[in-house]
Amino acid sequence: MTEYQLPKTYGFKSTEPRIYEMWEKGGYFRPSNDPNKPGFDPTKKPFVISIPPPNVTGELHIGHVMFVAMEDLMIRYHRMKGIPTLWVPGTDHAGIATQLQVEKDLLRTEEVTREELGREKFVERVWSWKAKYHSIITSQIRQIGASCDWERERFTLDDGLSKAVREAFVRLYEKGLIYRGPRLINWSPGLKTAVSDLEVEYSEEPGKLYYFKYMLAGSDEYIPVATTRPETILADTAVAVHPEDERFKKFVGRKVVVPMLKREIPVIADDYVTREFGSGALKITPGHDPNDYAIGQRHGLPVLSMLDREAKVTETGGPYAGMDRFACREKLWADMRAAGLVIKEEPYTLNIPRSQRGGEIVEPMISEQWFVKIQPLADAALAAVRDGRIQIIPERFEKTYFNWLDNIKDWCISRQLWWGHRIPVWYCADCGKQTCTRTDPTQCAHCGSYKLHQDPDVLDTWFSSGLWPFSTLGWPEETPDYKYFYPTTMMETAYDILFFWVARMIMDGLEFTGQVPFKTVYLHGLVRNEEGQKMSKSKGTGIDPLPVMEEYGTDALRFTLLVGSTPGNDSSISLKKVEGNRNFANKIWNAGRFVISAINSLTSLPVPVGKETRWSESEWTLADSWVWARLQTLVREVERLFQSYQYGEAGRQIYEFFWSDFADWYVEVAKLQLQTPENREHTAVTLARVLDISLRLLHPITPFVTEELWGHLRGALLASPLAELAKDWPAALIIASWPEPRPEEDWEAAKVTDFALIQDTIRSIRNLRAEKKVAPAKRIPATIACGGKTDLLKKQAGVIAALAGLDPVLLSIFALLPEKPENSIALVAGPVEIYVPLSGMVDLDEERNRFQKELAESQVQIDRLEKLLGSDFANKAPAAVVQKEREKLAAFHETAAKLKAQLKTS
RNA sequence: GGGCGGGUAGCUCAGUUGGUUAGAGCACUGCUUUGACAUAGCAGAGGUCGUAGGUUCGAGCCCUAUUCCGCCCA
Repeated sequence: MTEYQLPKTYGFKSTEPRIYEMWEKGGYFRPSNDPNKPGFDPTKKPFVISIPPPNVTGELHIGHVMFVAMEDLMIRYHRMKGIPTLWVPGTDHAGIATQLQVEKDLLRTEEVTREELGREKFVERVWSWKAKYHSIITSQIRQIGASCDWERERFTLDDGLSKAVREAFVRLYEKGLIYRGPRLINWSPGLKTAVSDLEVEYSEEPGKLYYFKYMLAGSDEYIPVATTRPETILADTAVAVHPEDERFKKFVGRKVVVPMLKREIPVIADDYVTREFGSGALKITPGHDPNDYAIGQRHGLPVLSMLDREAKVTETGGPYAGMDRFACREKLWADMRAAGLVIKEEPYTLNIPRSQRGGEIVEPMISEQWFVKIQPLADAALAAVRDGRIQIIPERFEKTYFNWLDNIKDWCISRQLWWGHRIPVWYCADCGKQTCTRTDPTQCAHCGSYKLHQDPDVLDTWFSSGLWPFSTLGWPEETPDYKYFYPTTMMETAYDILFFWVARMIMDGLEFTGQVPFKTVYLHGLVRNEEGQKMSKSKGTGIDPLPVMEEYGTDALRFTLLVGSTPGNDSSISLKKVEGNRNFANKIWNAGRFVISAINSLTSLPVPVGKETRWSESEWTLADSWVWARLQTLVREVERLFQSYQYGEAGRQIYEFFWSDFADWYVEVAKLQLQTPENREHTAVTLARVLDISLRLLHPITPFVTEELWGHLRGALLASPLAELAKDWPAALIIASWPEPRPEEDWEAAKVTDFALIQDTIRSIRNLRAEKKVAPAKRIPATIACGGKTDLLKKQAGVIAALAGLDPVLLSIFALLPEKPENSIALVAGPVEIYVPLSGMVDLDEERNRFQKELAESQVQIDRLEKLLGSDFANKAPAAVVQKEREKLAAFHETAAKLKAQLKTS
């Protein structure tokens, strides 16, 4: 027999890497049904997730741990159910973010800019950065325990995925859904690139509202105008007033003079103008404001640009040309003041557009960029969710999704960066036309000229991310993987990238594959710190997951994140919580040690004569049946909760069962049962079965400790007389079968009720001991009178004695007592009366007080229930609910009667 | 301006289709180093569920209004 000597505390540090290696080497992460292998069965429906690819910008943060753990849970659950699962891992090149990191790094370490280095050299540097962080990130994903198929790992700049991007671009181009042209876009002067609307964040900041005079040409009259950005005056092409504004109506059609530049521009009428805001007149700068741009379009106004790509003033700014945008603001305003054009300044809260990346102020600017005509794609994406082909969990995010897609604008996809997918368009130096092809052209498609040059820009990162669910499976090729695993099943990610990513994947999936890219979108909330703040590296409010995993173990962190969250809601994390869950892992470990030692202590005797197996149902004790019934309820609950995506609640219930029912009660009873030879084996069987199923249920949440312990359990069983139990178990828990729920059986409820009475009895004795400060080791006598429950109590006398610290020899149980034992303290637990003789501790007054207090409490309940049952409740509530209340009332009546009797005789 | 989420014990959060004494963890109090576990055990104290109405036999849960906090969109 193998002797298992397990350490007293669970050593996650040495366990986790070993277990992960065992899984990976064992090939458990690969789909059990693989279209590239013999024996493939195309009729089996797989469960597929593509990972939200982490950026190769840096190391993982706690948000990554969240989604990796959540997806791993889903994958492990389905794998254990025997469903072929595929979880495709990968990483994202993250254009702007990565380029920015490398630029910063170069500047810091070598004091060189990317321009000094040149495009080719710079891109080489980014690739080596990518190599470094890619390896860090993938090892971290392994550390979290992700059971993804590493053999199918992808990167957005891989050849295959680049081919997908090329195909997607060319298709849209050929369909006329991609166009290039000058439009008002968001320009990031520091990064010197355009960014999309989504990449701009607005922040409320204190600023000023500047009032000044727009002089009418050849007149002393003026229109007062207010602006938050005076420097844009230089590119004004009109002043607008409300058509019905009595103050300014008369000026419509006349000209006003642009301050300092002396350009004449028209006064126009447009009902976009809010008469109550500012001065009631609006300067129009179509080149630098989206609303002004729209007005400009309506009125056919010229569009002037007064800023260049570095946000310096252009020739349009006349004397201010070459100045920085903010310096120009100061200077121009000072000059206007000198010229007597300034009216006043007011403090004003501005809504400043800032770059999601650098945080610098973004300038709306006219620029020649590539766009996707988004409306047709958006319409299809809306329909897919509206008609239920895609389900979003929690449902409320569907509204957000609809609202965004209903108001979507064309997507600016070109970026003036060097890191990314180059735009596959060539310009002809001879005829000036564009050539857009799947393979690099050498000749102009229009005039045949060889003088071609490729567009220098790259595509927005999200252009490639949008293809992720199918590009990772081989699209545009009709690979076996693509045919079998696409559409994927589940898109699990954080709600903050619903627009950036999820919506775009849906649009792209429908456009390019004609199918939804996934059937369900599950959105989790953001992980905040203890104070509920959003974690931020720059503010130092983040929790780095790696040291946490080093200190408390991966399972503890996973459990904290998974069980501490509800779908779609933010959650907070604290080290205290992780510590508590580390303790839970240790609890599991030690309960396991106990079970295994119980198995090991079994001696190998032959099956008793006349019996088919070593144990039979008739031998099961109340505790055995009770824990089994509780476990079955748990299995049903976990299944229901998993099916409705309530993973956190499922985890809480498993925790509760394992700690409070199994460890605190059943294990304690089992210790007693193991002492009697005839009970030993079936007790070990119950311990083993309950532990086995508990470990299976916990495995998706805390994979490491469960796998490790289950291995020991299996080993111990196979080496024991109970080898039969584990004979069908596979080599590893990761592929063990999921506990299937079964309907509740007749006997379950009664066993649960009976055991509850035993628990109440034990608790009331323990309570008394604690109150009277009886030494824990001291065994005390007791006499119990329990009427109709006498058989039950007599059978459980051993359990009661052991768990309540009674002396079994001095425990007597009767249906009725002719008279109350002398010098005893009496306790009432429902139908059970307990007398504990505590010589010298019986205080009759105290006793009476306690009885009176308890009686009063019972009476309150009796009154409440009688009132309830006398009301409409009895007629209108469901019969089962009413019956439940009737039973409660009866129990209180019984307790009250016992208490009254006690009061009479004391 | 439109939309969404939240306000439950000192703290962080759960709470099924409404079912009648509202739960957990941490923190707190007392006792215990007992042969699975002190990363533990036993016992205990602690909230009327933001506020005001309403629906219902019954509301933490549904409806209306209101207040505070957070987020998203414009």
